[in-house]
Amino acid sequence: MNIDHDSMATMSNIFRVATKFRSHVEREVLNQHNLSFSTFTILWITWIRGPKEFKELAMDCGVSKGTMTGLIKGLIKMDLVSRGKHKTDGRRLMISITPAGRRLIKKIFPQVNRLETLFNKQLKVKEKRDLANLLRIILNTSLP
Amino acid sequence: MNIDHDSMATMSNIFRVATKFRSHVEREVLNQHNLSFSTFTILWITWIRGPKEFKELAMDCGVSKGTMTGLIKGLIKMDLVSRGKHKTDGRRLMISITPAGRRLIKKIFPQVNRLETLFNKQLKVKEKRDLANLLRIILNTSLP
DNA sequence: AATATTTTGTTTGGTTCCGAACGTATTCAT
DNA sequence: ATGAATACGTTCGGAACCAAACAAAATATT
Repeated sequence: MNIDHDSMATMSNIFRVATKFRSHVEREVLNQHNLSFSTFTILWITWIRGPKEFKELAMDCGVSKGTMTGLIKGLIKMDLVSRGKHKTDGRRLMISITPAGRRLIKKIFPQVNRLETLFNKQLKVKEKRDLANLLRIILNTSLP
Repeated sequence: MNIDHDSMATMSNIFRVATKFRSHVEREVLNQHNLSFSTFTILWITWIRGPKEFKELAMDCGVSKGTMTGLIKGLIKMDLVSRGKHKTDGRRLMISITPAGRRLIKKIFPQVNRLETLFNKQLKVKEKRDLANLLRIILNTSLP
């Protein structure tokens, strides 16, 4: 059998780091505020970039449209985001963060970032940048 | 606010690559055989390393004990693995791959590895190894 | 202008997953 | 030995997730 061991090791490690980080952040920070990693991401994006279209949000979070509907529904019930209409297109939804959402993400984000720093504490700055760049290359690789 | 942008970029990209790869492999290869990424991993580990303890399997797959129970139940129903008793400890479970499981993983694994290669096709061998090593450092970083 | 196609978000059905509570088997302390 | 503490796997309830079917709005075709 002809196996690409290097690619296998790479992808396997990416997977393990991601799982470890996600569950750690959820347990240590997010769960106590009834947030998942995905709902945290929604808050973060709408906080940093302002009101965002439903569909783009789903793509940026890496979840399906159906899942996004449920996540937004939950966030609205907690009064952390709000649904708004698109200026010209009646089908599209604009999602905005509320004042309560802004307060929450302001408090939580530094805690999450602290964990990110902790995970990477053995890497030098250059190594982190190399790592991020190599991953970006993979992300931008088009698949046939 | 004092933010570690480099760590943030790194972890965010790890996350996005992992999500993209997982869903791609599930859609392209695993789903048609009624496997998830986790059940695939179980087959792979028991294939490569031989019979394995339940608990270790759960840790290696990055899932909880409760989840593992359900996954094993499903694999047994498909006759791909079997449950066995531990030599000396009556509480522990040994999980082994069956002949049918071996046939399946032999067929599927090369397809998954092909996708791994595809994802990494823009990286040179040295870059892949660097990437895997940087990730290994993160994996082995102990958290307070 | 009328109709067909495409795009957008929701609904529905089913799987995967976690955490807490549980029962059973083992080990430890007395 | 006997009871307490610990370790292991199962069960249960609920959240997150996807894909497919759907309804409504916009765009394209005729």
